[in-house]
Formats: sequence, C-alpha cells, structure tokens
Amino acid sequence: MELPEVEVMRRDLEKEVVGKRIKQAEVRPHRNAMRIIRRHARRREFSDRLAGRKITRVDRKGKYLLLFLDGAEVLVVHFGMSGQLLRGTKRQAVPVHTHVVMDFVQGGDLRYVDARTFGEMFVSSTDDLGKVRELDHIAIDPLEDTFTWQEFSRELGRRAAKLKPLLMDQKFVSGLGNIYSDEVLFAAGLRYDRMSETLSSQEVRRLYRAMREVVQDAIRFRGTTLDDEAYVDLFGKPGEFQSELKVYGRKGLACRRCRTPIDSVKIAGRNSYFCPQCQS
DNA sequence: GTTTAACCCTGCACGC
DNA sequence: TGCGTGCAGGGTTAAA
Repeated sequence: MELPEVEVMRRDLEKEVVGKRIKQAEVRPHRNAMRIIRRHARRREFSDRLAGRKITRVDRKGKYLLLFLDGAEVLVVHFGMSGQLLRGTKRQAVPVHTHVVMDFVQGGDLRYVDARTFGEMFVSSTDDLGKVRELDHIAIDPLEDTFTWQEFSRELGRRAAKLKPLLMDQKFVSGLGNIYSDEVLFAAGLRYDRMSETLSSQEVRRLYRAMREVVQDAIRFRGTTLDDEAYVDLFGKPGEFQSELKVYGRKGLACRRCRTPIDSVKIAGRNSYFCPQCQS
C-alpha cells in the first residue's frame, strides 16, 4: 500500500470512525498477531490503551496512518504490503489473518487483517510520537502545499542517486513505492537510472508535476488493486487505478503512448518497469 | 554518502 | 494431484 491507498483509507476513516468510541480492542490469539503489535510486550498492554478511547482525528504521514485518540494517545498503523483495515459487524466472521478487532460503543467494528505481517500497529502518547524514528525521518509529502518545485529541485541536487531508488526513499520524498515511482518516472519521461543531480530544470519541473499528478489521479481512482496484492478499501472494495497504469506490470505489452514494448529491470531489489522509447 | 543484499512472511505460479 | 522452489513487496539494517 502506497500513499494513494493510505490516503483513500484516511479519508474513509475520517467519515466512518471519527467520533466513535472503542469499547474494546482484541488482539487475536495466534502467534502472528504479536508480530503486528511487535512494539508492545503483551496483548494486554496494547488493548488496555485503546479501550474506552474516542477517535478524534485521522492523519497520514507518508504511508503511516495516525488515529488520534482522546487522552493524548495515538494509534499508529502501517500497512506493509498486505495490511488492510476493514469495517465490519459482530455477525460477520472475521477473515483469516485478522490480528486486531476493535469494537465500537456505537456498534460495528474495525479489523486489521494482514497475511504477510509486514505491517504493524502500535499505540503511542502524542508526546512520544516525535521519538518514533521511522515517523521522524519521513520526508515531505508530495501533496503538501509546502512541497514546492524549488524545494524539490534543491533536494534533488543535494543527492547523487538514481531516480528510481531515490523516489522510493521515504527520507527523500514520502509515500511512493514500487508502483507509483515507476508511473511517476514514465509520466515525467525519465529513466529509472538517471542520476538526480544531472536533471535540467525542465526535467525537474516535469518530475515534480508528474509526482503530484500521478498521486492525485490515483487517489481519484481510489488506489491500485493488483491481482497478487489485493488492496481493498475500508469497505472491502478494490481500487480502479490498475486500469490506468502505464508501465507497472506491463512488461512486453505495447507502450500506451508509442507502442514500443515495455521493458523491466531489477533495481534496488525491485522490479522496475519503463518504456525504452518514452523515457530517457 | 550511496548501493547492495538479507531479512521478516504468506500466497501463488510454476515445473516436474 | 502434489510437492518443492522462487518470487513478490515496505522498510530497516548491516556490510560493501
């Protein structure tokens, strides 16, 4: 799950659970559930801090979701690659790989489901949030107003790295993963291996614009749901951006712009897709 | 400072 | 049919 999916989730949660009070939070008994709440020593420690709390606000920092609670506490959620938050009711059986179920006083519940358990959840006091290293080093968000192209240009020049891994580096810019970094580079007409400090100011502008446009479009389409990585929204509905993808997962298929077959390479341990003709 | 690889985990596609 | 293998991916970390 990358920025667009997390943002769609944030917006849905804002409408759906803000103002609701958690009656009780259950951490499921199987061993993997402890991997999800790995920062807590015991199940009780996690669920006790959630019981009785009201959700007051939902924020996002990069790919992290922050559910602010009364009593100056925050529930932090990171989805890894297979994490899901699903709205449910008591009569609905919880899906396999459900690790946490939060019941609301107002009725209904919220389930955290995660097959590969790369995701995590933890409760922090608002005061200690700044001490969470992963959150602290997250770079500027491409959707923020303060994310100007001048600022972006300065940061690009300061680094000497290939664009693809740089775009995925959460300390450089937050929220892009393997799918959207490929889509951004295609939209900007730039190759995965271009060195950041060699971009002309025109190319920097193109990259900057591509980043904002791709992310905003993907949010409008409610995220990307691929076959093997079944992202669904809060209500279990898949996104629709997969049909808009220009390069990701399209190896051997004709480029939508120039008909040249899309190619792929392995870079930084990830498959990267690109058009050999449109990107340089 | 940058880059690479390994690690965590499960589901799925593939070949025999 | 059934099993083993390899791969996918986000982020951190250690080593190159």
